[in-house]
Amino acid sequence: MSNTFVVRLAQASNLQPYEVIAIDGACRQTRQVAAKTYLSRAGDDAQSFPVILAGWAASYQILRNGARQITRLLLPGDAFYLEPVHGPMGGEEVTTISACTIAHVSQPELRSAMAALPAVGEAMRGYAAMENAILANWVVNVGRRDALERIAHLICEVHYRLSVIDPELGSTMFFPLTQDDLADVLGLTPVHINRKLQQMRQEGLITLKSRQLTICNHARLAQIAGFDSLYLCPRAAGAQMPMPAIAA
Amino acid sequence: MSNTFVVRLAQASNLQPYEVIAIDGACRQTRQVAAKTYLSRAGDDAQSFPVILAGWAASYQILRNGARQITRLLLPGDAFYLEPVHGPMGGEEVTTISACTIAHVSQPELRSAMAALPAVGEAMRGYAAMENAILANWVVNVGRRDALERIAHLICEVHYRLSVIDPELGSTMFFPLTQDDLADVLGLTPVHINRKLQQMRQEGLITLKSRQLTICNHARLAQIAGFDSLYLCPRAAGAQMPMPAIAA
DNA sequence: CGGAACATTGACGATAATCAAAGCGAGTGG
DNA sequence: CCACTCGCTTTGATTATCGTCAATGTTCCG
Repeated sequence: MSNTFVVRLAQASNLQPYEVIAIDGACRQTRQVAAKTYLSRAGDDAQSFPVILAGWAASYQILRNGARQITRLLLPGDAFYLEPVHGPMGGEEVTTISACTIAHVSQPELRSAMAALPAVGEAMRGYAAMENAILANWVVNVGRRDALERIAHLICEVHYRLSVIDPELGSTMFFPLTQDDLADVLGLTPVHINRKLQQMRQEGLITLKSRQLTICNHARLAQIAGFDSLYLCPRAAGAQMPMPAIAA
Repeated sequence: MSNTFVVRLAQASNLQPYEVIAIDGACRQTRQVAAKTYLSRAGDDAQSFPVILAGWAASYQILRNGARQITRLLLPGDAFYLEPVHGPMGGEEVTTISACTIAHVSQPELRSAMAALPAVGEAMRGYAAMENAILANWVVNVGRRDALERIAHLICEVHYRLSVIDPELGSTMFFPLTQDDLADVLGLTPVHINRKLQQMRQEGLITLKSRQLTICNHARLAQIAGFDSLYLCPRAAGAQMPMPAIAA
């Protein structure tokens, strides 16, 4: 049941889930993976790619000096290792953050589905475009926002992405990133993360304890983050997207 | 003649150019665009997407405080506005950096080509994956490298990408980014860029004057940048990729 | 109970930002 | 042909955000 992936594809391509549900048939097996497990590309069947059904994972790079930078948070519904990348720009690894349920989608069957149903190919391209947009936002985040804004933006982004998959999601959510993880996501140090988190707690923005995050003041958080929750999407206007209830 | 784009697609998907050349037929018109021109998405025919044939462009975001972050350098062979992105993660603009020659590829014809030739669809997915890899590298760059390393890495990356399109490319190249542009690419201030550039010149790493960049010591530059020019690509092993002559 | 992973605190240092001014260089117009 | 201007680069002085190092608390889990 790659349900979550279907939802993401539909969201990314602005199609209806039933137009994309063909993916579901290509889902071959599902496995449980413990937290902090290294997911090797080689280990997986090269003829399939993994989709997160539940839990969090992350793709990252390690620099020569040992520093780690997480490049992408993989939330329920996200797929990875979609296509191998050749040349010097490759080199990403993937690890689980929390325990995960991971499905494997058959590449050959997916290819057949894309050949038969144009909507499936379109959905996959839309998904890739969404990944791109998220990454571009991340560059902006890390490049031009200070520590407080970065953390706020990350929280808004994660909340938004989770709420697409789970429309019932309220202001409290599972948030398995340690402060060390946060540092590696945001390009900061754990110590600095700690201090800014405390500041955010003092200002009544969030609550974060034992992997439970509560957004206490979403309006202000989004304002600090510069996160356009009310973003008006011209092409999607009128379309019934699962717009989350994160409006002020 | 969207030649450059064909080369990039082939490189990204590890296919041969002749397998992808069908794209060429979908190229409808070509136009000249002056430097520092804003390229609006609405202005372009929604049924086509632009490809840079010559010159440099960039996609960027502007923050509320007026800061600009360039998220992607668009070099010859790069396409943009491939797919619209819905939701709060969108919001990218594109501008030219130098004067550009831009081709427009017909989306409907491309869709037909993808339906008829699986290799074309594969190439497009490979291209999207490459974009992703570049963006992920950028996140690493901005998140975990200091100013000197960032500049060095940018130069290595640009040189690599240009050399894929132009195998004849030597150590001197057209480099139209001003120091202000560089700052917006790398998430720094122009003043700081200036100082680090001088340092690099003093150390005999590069020469940069009137938009001409020369890499004087590629080995050391790549070493500082942590740029794996000798990256061994397992899946591409044996494949005759246009590997640039940037080895030490 | 004990240990490991995670969070918190403090003192200090360094990289990069900010502010402001001056220099340079290419193209323009008188 | 020479001043003039505009965009870009360079420089200096000062500030601040964030990093580093190191120690102490705390929570969770077997």
